[in-house]
Amino acid sequence: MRAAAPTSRSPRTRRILHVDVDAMFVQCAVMADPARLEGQRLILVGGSSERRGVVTSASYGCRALGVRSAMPMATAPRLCPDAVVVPVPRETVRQASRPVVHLASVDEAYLELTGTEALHLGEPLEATARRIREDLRERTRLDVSIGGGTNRLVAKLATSRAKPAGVHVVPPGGEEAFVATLEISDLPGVGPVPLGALRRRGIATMVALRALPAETLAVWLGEDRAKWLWRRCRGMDSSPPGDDRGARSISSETTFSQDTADPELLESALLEQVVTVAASLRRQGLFARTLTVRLRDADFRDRSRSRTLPEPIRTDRAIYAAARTLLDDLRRQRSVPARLVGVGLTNLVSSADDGQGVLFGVAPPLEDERDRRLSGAVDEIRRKHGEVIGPGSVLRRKGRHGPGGMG
DNA sequence: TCTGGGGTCCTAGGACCC
DNA sequence: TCTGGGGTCCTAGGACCC
Repeated sequence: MRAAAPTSRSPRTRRILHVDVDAMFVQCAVMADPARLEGQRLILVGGSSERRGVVTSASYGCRALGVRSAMPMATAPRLCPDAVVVPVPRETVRQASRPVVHLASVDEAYLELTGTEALHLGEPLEATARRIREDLRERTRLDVSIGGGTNRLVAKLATSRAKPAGVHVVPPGGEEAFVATLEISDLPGVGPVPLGALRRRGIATMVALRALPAETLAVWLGEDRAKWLWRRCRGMDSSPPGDDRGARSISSETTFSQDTADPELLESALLEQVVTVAASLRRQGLFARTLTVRLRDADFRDRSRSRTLPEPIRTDRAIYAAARTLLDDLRRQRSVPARLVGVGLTNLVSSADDGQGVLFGVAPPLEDERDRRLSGAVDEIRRKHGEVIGPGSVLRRKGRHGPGGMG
């Protein structure tokens, strides 16, 4: 077979690989403490309160016994009594995921190899995938699985076929036949809600789903959703392989070890989340225009308040000031004990001038130079010495918001 | 002894503008 | 002087993914 020369035929057959680390958190936990954890059944638990946590990941041995991610820790260990329960080793995960291209999440990435045929001297995609797998294992000590195909969807689905520690490439033209072998629930983006809606109408298999006319699907799910699913269940996907848009949102939340209605506790938790997201915002060189405060009530009802500000902000003080009023609103609306409090930033922009335009003289700025210098200094100290400054020491600046006087 | 935390994207209604 | 139809932004909520 000749090495494929670049052709002018369009569209060119795309060559996409999806690389996914097998049980990433489990592998990292073992790396962090091999003497204790090597060869053990492991349950990784997430959350600030282990008691109220859920399963983040589990070793294949536990999965075989029915342990699934997002399962409450109240039930998971019963399925697998000999499992060792460990918290997610965040630092090891961070370190280990660094060498891997960090596109889709901490443990998966898409590689666009379209147009690299000549570079790889006509090497089949499957052989390229195997080389990458071996190379990654050597450099990171992590086992990965790789799926390949002509689009992202098929490549990702092929990865689950490849697991664990394997390679599976779907040949061009084989997309429909490959997807036909899967369950509807295997399609990413199809969760319990649409699954239930289909099931109630007697559609339980991929074959049955595909036999449906597009019009019927549109009546059931709505035009947009139907179009999307119609293409997905045929293995069609034209989304670009990777987009380098920056972060769309930054958020931090915490679940209390006990539900609380104590205003001071709520406020100090809010402050902690504000300091966390604000530092992350500045680290990424961004400003935020929209702020959201979220409460999960003791009865598991989620409520949120958000506000879009007339100008982008990035300092702890300005963000906390806005967050406080949103929290107060939420508490006034319903004052039952809270289970969780969180803060989110959206509408992220790269400059303080990217707002809607502020009318001159109408209001003092939400944050001034002094606030920004203060936040910058805190970041600098943190960078050098770690978390030595607790939240609060810098925020209790009382009084006017503006620079004081209109000049 | 229920139900984490980091995200993305979508929807639906209202305000507001043309 | 009983009323239209876009488009965009904002807010609240929710589905889903890893």
